Amino acid sequence: MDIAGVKAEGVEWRSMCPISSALDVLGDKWSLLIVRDLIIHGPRTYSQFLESPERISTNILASRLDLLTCLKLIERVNPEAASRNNAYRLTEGGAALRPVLEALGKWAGTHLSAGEKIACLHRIRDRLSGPQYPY
Amino acid sequence: MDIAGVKAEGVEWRSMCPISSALDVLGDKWSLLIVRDLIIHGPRTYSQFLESPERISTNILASRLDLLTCLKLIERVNPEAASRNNAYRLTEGGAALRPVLEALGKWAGTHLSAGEKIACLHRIRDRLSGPQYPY
DNA sequence: TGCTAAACTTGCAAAATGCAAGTCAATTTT
DNA sequence: AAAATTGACTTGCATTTTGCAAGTTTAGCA
Repeated sequence: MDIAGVKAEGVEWRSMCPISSALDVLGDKWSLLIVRDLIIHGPRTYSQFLESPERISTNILASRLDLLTCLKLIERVNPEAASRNNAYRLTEGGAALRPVLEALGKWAGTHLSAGEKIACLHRIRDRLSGPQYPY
Repeated sequence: MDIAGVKAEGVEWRSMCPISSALDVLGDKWSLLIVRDLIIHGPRTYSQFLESPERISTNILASRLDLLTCLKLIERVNPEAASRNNAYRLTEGGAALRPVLEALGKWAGTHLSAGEKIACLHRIRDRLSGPQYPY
């Protein structure tokens, strides 16, 4: 059965593993940063998200806000009002991601701060087109 | 200064935020699944990774093993030997990701198990080409 | 010495991302 | 009350990443 052209059944997680399912939803470079901003700053508008130092682009921000809203991890502060100046905030489910971000931040602080590792970020791209870094 | 064509300076994290840096490195759908497999099963070979239920493709697996090795989050069990049957295992830095995966798994178990949310996975793709799901 | 299979590579189509510009409606300003 | 402004998105297109199928290479075995 389809709803507005979207298959409502036959939609699948990659596996039944909860970690895998979490990554199906949040496994990208932007979604958790939006959650981070909401944890740090509280309710936040579209243009405030754009001010974060990572400089997300407008179309990606819109698609992620859309997805997180759909997942009920965020919601509008004023559900009835127009979108202008109508901030987003975390729902209970979104706020429950705090321990994940704390663990991730703690890990990065202790295991990722060494500057030597930074060059590795080019690794994947280099594989495709350029010379190899000699490790 | 360049090393083998890779700029060793001028490489940058998106920001100084540790969460952002963690996502620069691990923010995709596959890297943390490799770490998960190593936590669950212990040392694991290339072909064993391919058997995981999420069905990673060979080129992506190779690039991620390469990246994680470069970041010193994983290593070969026998660094001197040839690659055949030479499993990968977690380093201390990689094993330190366990709390992240535990938090993520716990969150998904409690906040992502409801079947109703599954259709949201099509959200982003639908934005680009198809009709909208009526939420 | 030849065969098998594990560990990758390569090529190419499809999808996601990033950037710049454009749209649209709600305020503000004049 | 008309015009200008601004916030919240869309759209178009080039670039990058992903996914799939097939091919290559080399260690270890028969």
